[in-house]
Amino acid sequence: MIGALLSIPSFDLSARVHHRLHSRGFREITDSNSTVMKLLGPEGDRITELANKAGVTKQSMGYLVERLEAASYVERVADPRDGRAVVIRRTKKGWAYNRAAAEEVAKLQEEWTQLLGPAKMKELKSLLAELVAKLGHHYEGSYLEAVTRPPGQRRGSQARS
Amino acid sequence: MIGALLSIPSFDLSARVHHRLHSRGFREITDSNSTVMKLLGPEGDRITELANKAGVTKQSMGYLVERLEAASYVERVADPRDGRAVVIRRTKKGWAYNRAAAEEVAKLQEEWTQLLGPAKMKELKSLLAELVAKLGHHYEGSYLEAVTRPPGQRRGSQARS
DNA sequence: CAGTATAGACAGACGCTCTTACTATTCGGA
DNA sequence: TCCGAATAGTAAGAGCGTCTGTCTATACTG
Repeated sequence: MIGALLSIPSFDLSARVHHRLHSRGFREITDSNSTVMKLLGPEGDRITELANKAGVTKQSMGYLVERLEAASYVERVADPRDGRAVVIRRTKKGWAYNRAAAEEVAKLQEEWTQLLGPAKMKELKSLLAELVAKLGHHYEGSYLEAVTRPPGQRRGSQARS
Repeated sequence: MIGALLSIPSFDLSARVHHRLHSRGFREITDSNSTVMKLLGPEGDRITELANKAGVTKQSMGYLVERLEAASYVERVADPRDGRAVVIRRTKKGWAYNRAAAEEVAKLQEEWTQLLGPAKMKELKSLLAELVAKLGHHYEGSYLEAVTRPPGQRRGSQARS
């Protein structure tokens, strides 16, 4: 049952990360909110862009952004290039959340590497990457690679893989 | 990003299966409903058992079962051994749904095998199975193996893997 | 038989999603 | 330049699925 073999570790990972981030004080973040925080680009995005990335309507994304704004993870900035548009950007707290999430994912991945051994772990990731590529998904970097730094800073060693 | 590498194919698979089943006429089944149909044992289960398997409250499971009953996928039968309890069992339509779901999953899995090649596919499943085992999950057979036959019938060749 | 535990239902709340409808702004062609 | 079409976003209302708290009926146990 390939479905369960994929969904069990996938669920396990996100549940554990969510739990650890909750313990670290990021209490307001729900599953849907965390998706927005993953998808939000380093320079911010418009509601419509976020809605497209997440595959939901503008209205649904508006609701999520409203919640994230109320909890001070993001802020709305008027787009100077378009009077209709609003740019959603991470606040300091939003960046702290993303860094913490990347840390916890890295820790969990290390635990999995200990369970399987480095060779098998590498092989597993390689096979999954090939499968994802052949399934034709073309996600922007923001989804396959964690966003942990504001624009203008060099992309350093971590947050890779 | 191991999370995305797992969640993308996992989501892809369930979205496609859901879409195909919808096309085949099983229109009332939502994601939560499909989870119940996966978890429900061949001889039926009580609300409380289902709630435990799914990791939700009795009340939430009661709601889902109510919907499935209204759409004729399951029926409620008084439990002769316990006057408080009710056994939830698949109807004919419920069995048809499970068989159709197993068929579609098998087709998709075949497509993936064509994409990766049989050797890599086998290796991927083996690695995932090892990971799931080492993560300490002990799901009942009903979750890792599709339920497609009423009790009393021999478990035949398909629905395996 | 009395007290406790269990199975399930009821009520209310909230999170997230959708559809329909609307306003404000921008763009593009005559 | 200006008018119509497209786009960004908001508003209102509905439905699903989840939770907590509360309740009844039945079963188990000392």
